[in-house]
Amino acid sequence: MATSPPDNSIDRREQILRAAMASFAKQGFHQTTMHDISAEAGISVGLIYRYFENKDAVISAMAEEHKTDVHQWLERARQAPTLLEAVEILFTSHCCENAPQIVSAFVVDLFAEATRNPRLADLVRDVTETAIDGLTDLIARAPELGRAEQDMAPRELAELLFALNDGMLMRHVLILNPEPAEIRERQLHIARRLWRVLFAPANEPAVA
Amino acid sequence: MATSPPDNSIDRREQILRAAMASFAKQGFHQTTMHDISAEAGISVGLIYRYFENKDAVISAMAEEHKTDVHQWLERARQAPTLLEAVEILFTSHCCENAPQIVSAFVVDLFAEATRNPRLADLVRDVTETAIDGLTDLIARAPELGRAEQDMAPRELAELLFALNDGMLMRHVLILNPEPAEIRERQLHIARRLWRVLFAPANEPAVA
DNA sequence: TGACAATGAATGAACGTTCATTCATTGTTC
DNA sequence: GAACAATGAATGAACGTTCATTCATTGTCA
Repeated sequence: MATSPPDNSIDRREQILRAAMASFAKQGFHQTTMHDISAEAGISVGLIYRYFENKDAVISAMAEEHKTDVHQWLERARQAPTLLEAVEILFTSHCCENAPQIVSAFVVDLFAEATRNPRLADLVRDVTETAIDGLTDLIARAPELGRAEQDMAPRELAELLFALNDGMLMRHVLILNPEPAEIRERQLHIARRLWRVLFAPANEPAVA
Repeated sequence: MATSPPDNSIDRREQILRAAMASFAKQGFHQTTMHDISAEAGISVGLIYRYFENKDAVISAMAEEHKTDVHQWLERARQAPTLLEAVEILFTSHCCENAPQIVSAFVVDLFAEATRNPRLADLVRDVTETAIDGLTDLIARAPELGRAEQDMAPRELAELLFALNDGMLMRHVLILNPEPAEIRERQLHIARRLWRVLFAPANEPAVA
């Protein structure tokens, strides 16, 4: 039992952020009250203020967390053996197994919020740029010589892939009774189709 | 002089909706107060309630207006002589000449709001489906026989195009000092690149 | 045409509620 | 018992909504 709780302030922060994520995804930033978050986390309101200066700080912290998430996805994609697998990783990155739309709803809200909050906009822009840069690199290094590469530069292709990914994510929040596995399959399907169109060897037009 | 003012109640509704659109795009639905809207419209708060039951009704009315906007874009695309021009129309549809990000910001907010409001979600889903159906039809009828059509059905292509369009729109809200003409050019660029990759005759790979 | 009545668009102060934030108090640990 | 973690009632500002009141315009009657 005498498990040492060395610095549980980190755990508390995480606990609050997870509760906030759930609440935000369900109700959005501005319809979520601090009481909602405290109830979701199973703690008192006041305790939140021990770990975060105010509500905005909670939102910012979540945006920061999203940034590290994206970096992790990118790292995983970088370690993929082929470009196809890298694209598959990126297209399924926000498909949580357990909670299907949480990430999608949060990201759409994040973009909406960034419209008004310049600090948040800077952060989101930074995340986006980093991700596109990373994918550009992956494409440039890839041995595959696709048909589209006659017409489009690696960066253009990377931008296109990410815009498409964001567009799919945006659509996800509309799905009525989302089946996590189903959404994952759809994303994989899109990734493979697109890979074939953009990167598959031109002389080898695969049959559907 | 005796110009009959037949029914200016329609003008008032429009005036309020335009003010609401400006306010919502600037601050989002939930950070916009009814006083903000009234100030923007140059009328009193109370007057808004003569034309709309409550704040939610204002949001719904704007969503309805967006629906008719999308239908108009689709109609214009349908009358375009070539598929390329149709795609160009769709990709530049939300590039207002005067107010660059207004539509983008509003649409992102609309999707975010649809996450929590099922009625709004139904409407947005309906708009999306209609638009995709329309474009599917255009692609199926198009005489162009592209490379991608070996791999993808018209509906898949339409879905891909719309997702990409939404993704671009999402990115627009991050642009710092948006130059309307510049955004339009970028959208046109993407539309043409994509058309070439997806629909241009396979035996005629154009040079960049 | 002039005097008066009726209308309803428009106003904005006031109300009730919600919500972020504070802080005096209580629990816990060593 | 000192130091820290946690509570949740209390506070006050902000917001959506209401409604008594104003007043320009239109209609009516002589």
